[in-house]
Amino acid sequence: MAPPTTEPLTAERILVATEEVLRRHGPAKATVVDVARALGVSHGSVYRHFRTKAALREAVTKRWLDRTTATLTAVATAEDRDPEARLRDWLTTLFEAKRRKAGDDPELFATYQVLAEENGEAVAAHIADLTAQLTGIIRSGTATGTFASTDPTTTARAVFHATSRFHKPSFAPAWQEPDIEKQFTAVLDLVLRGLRA
Amino acid sequence: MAPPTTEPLTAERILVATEEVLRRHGPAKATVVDVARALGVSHGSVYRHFRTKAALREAVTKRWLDRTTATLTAVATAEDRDPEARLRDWLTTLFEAKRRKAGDDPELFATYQVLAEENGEAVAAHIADLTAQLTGIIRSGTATGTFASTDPTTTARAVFHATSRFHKPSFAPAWQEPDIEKQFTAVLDLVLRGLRA
DNA sequence: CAGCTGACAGATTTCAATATCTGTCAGCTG
DNA sequence: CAGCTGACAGATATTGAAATCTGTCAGCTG
Repeated sequence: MAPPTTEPLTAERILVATEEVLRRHGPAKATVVDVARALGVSHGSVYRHFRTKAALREAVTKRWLDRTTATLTAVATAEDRDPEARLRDWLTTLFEAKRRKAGDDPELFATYQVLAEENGEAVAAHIADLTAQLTGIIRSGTATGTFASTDPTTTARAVFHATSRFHKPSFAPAWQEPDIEKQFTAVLDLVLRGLRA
Repeated sequence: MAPPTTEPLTAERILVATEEVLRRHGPAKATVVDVARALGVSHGSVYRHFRTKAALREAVTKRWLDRTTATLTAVATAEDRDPEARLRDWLTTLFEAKRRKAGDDPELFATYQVLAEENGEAVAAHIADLTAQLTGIIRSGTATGTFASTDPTTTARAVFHATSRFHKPSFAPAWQEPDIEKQFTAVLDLVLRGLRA
C-alpha cells in the first residue's frame, strides 16, 4: 500500500490515487488518510495540494465530468454532417455512454453519483457545457433550414430536459428495462419531429 | 393522544390516523405503536386490519396516488374539448399540482417520496393509470386528425417520459428555479409540435 | 364469540463511549 | 529552505449495549 517513489508528489498523482481509493472503498469510506497511504506519503502532504477534502473530491468530480464532455465534443463539432443525424448521434452517444457506465460497474457509477450530488456547481457547469454543444448543433440546423427554432439556446435546453430520462443518473435503474431502447427511440423521434422546420 | 371513541375500528380510520402520524413524525419515525396510540387502541388491533407495517404504508401510498389520479381524470375525459388543449391542460395540471405540493409542504412531500420509493409496484400502477389517460387523449387527437401517431400507447409513454422533469418527484428541487415555467413551456411546445399531424 | 388486549421473542433503532478522521502547524530532512 | 512529517484539537464515524419496535397469539371482555 506504500510503494516508495522518487517521483514528486503532484496534484495529478493525488487525483489518480483518489480515484483509485474511491473505487476501492466507496464515497462514504474513502478518507484523505487512505489517499496518503496509497501514495506512501503523510496525509499532511495531500493538504499541501488541496485545501480541504471537499476540494479534492470536487477536483476528482470535475475530471470525471470533463472526460464525458470530451467524448461528445467530437460528435457535436462534426460541422460537415447533417444536423439531424448529428443531434441523433449526440443524444444516442450520451445515452449509450451513461448506460454502459451504469451497467458495467454500478458501484463506481453510484460513487460518482454521490460526488455529483455534493458538487452541484461542477455539475451545473458540466450541464452548461453540454447544452452549449446542443445549441451549436441546433443553430447549424436552423442555418441549413433543417430545424425551426427562434431561440437555439432555449430549444437546446428543452431538448436536454425532454431527454432527461436517458441521461440523468437518477434514472439509471430504468436503463435496465428491456424496452428502454424503444422508449429512447420514441422520445427521440418525438423530439426530432418537434424540431423539424 | 388516546381519545376514547365508541366508533368501530375500521381500515379507513387506521389509514387516516397513519397519514396524520406520518405527517407528524416523518417516514423514518412513524411506528405502528404511534398509530395505535393516536387511535386509543393497542397496536395488536391495527394488525387485525393490516397484516404488516409495510402493507399499511402501501395502503396509505395508494390512497395518496389515487387522489392525484382523480384530479387529472376530469381533464383527460373532457371528450368534447380540442385534444391539443386537453393535452396541454393535462400536463400543466399535473405539473402545477406536483409543484404546489412540493412547495407548500416540502416535508410532507419528502415523506410521500419515501413511501413511493418503498412501493415501486403501487407507483408503477399509478404511472400505468396516468399513461392510459394520456393514451386516451392522444387517441382522440389522432381520430380528429390533430395528432399524428401510429401507436398512441407508445406515443403516450414518450410524452410522459419527455416531460419527466416536470412530474418526477426527484426533480422537485428544480421546480424552484426562477425560469422553471419557461422551461416547462419550451418542452411542452417542443412535444406538441412533435405530435401535430 | 368477535373484537380487542398486552406479554413476549426476535428484529431494529438509539445512544453514548470509543476510535478514526480532518485540517493545522512547528519542526525535521535532504 | 522547499517540501514533507507527524502530533494534536476538534469534528465525525463506529460500535455494542440498552431501548424500542414488529408481529404473534393465548386469553380477556362486553
